[in-house]
Amino acid sequence: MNLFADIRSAVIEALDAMVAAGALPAGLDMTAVAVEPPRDAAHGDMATNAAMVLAKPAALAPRAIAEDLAARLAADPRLTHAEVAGPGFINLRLAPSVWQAVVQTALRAGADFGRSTLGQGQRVNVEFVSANPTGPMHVGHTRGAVFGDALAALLAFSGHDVTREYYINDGGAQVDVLARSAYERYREANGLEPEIREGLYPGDYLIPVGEALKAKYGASLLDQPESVWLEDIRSFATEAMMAMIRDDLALLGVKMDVFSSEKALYGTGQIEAAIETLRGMGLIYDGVLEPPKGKTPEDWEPREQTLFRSTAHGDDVDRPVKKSDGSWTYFAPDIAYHYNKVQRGFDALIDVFGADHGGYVKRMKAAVSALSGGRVPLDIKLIQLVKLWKNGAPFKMSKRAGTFVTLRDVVEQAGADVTRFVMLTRKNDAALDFDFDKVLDQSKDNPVFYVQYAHARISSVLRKAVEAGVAVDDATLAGQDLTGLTHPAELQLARKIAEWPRLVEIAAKSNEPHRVAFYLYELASDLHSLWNRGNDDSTLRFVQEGDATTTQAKIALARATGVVISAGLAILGVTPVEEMR
RNA sequence: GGCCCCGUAGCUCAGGGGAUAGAGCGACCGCCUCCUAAGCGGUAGGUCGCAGGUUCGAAUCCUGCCGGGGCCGCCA
Repeated sequence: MNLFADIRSAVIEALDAMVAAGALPAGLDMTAVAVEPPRDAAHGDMATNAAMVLAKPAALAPRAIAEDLAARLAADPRLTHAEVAGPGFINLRLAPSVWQAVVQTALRAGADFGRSTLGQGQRVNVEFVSANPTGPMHVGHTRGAVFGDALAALLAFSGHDVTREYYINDGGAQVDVLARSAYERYREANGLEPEIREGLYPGDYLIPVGEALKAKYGASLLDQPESVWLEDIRSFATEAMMAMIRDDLALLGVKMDVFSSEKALYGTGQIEAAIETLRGMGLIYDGVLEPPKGKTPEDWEPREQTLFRSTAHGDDVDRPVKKSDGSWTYFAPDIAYHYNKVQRGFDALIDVFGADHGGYVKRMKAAVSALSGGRVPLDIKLIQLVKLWKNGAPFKMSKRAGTFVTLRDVVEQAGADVTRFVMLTRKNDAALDFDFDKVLDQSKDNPVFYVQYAHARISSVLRKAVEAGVAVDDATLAGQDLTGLTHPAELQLARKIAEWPRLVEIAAKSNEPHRVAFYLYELASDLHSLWNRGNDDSTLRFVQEGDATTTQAKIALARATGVVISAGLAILGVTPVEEMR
């Protein structure tokens, strides 16, 4: 399915033949042999570095290896040229029939074109969002949600068994604050003046929670001490917040497989068990940390704490798991939670965190490394800030001023498709500008519409063909003779389609779904380019009046492009449009 | 002070150790009697922050420095 991998196999076979013929020594490590698209298209369709990589271990001149290898490769019917160039590259040019066959492959595979078994069914847990259940999701969570969901889809497409998981931080002090805030709204619902003291959550979103509490408890909790109502209201409010967050996620089209509760770890011995497991490895001890160098906090005083020897697994300092009063730090349940994920049998873990959690990466990796005996890799993807722009100026957010922008605000203004695509137009670790004016702009300046427009144009020619009485169902197109597709612009588009399976593999290996968005932009560009050539050269139009056979061949190419665009958009969670009028 | 991320064209950013480093925007010059011009073609624009190192080969890997951002025991 991956043409680059196919040709690489041919290169390896030719190298093996050279070994058999005594032209190369036996036992060479060929893992570094690559077949890639050259940076400069003038160099051909593909290039291999085999001669340069093998020159040293074989103790031969790169050009000597290259000449021999190129001669052998030239015998492959798929290759029209195999030439030595530069310091020892072999530039390969593929026969048009190869590219034409790719179009047919794409049409036959449909939405599965590019799907691979790379992951070999490995069970991967992608934990993302995990927003505190204390309020609605804001724009920063949105990027993490889109990223995590697209990454999960990408990994699933690449043959992994993926679990999307949300960790509910419902065990810490912040949910007590939520409960107290909700209690004030409950008092308000009963006609009393709420006291939203400093440190409580002032948001309006708790007003309906207060009313719901009144409906449930009437006036029975008024003037009662906190000890009476805290636990009940906390769980009530937390559930209400999670319901809201689920709604927010649904707006974006994100569906979690598992919600895990921090609170559920307490009182069940899971935290203790995780810590004891570490203790059994000699990684837990009581000690006093050094103060941070340079900037010692004013109130610093040495205190004995229970520490995790994370330095044994790559961290810079050991980390406390218990506060000086003996209660757990937030890190302890995190350890237990990750231990839980390891015990559930995942082969790999991925955490998607906000960039402000960058300081926890090493300790979390240390914990997973220790608790899994190094068996389970943990990759932590940090999501950088989203800077909002509106009317040409940065949009300042402030929780206190009530101007922070929620996920709902963004999706209601921009739409889920636009929001998702734009959020993936940057690497996860680069800051992203989200400009409310630009994301809705319907021009080529907006990558979302550029890609959608390409898909719409493809749908348009399909409709035109049907109007002209030409059969353009996928089965007909896939069986079509495509030998007429020989124009450079047509072959260029076919080449781009051929890159899709390889792109998916690269993106999946690096956990970088943004690569899909960039690829789709390039693919759309090649489609638009070919389309416009039809203006100057009418033989390049997809619909050829009075020539059903040629029309079908050209539309096969267009349709294959559409198949890849919709497959790519599906990974990003974006719906392809059929028309844009 | 330590750790993490970033530094690539005027701007916003791609770029898995490969050749003469790319795209979009902005600038300039062109293209609709015709499948959607919501688009396309072309020109100009670079010491890939700096200096070393590894390598046949470095924007890419390593070290040090410079600049920007983030984080740094008893908040999650």
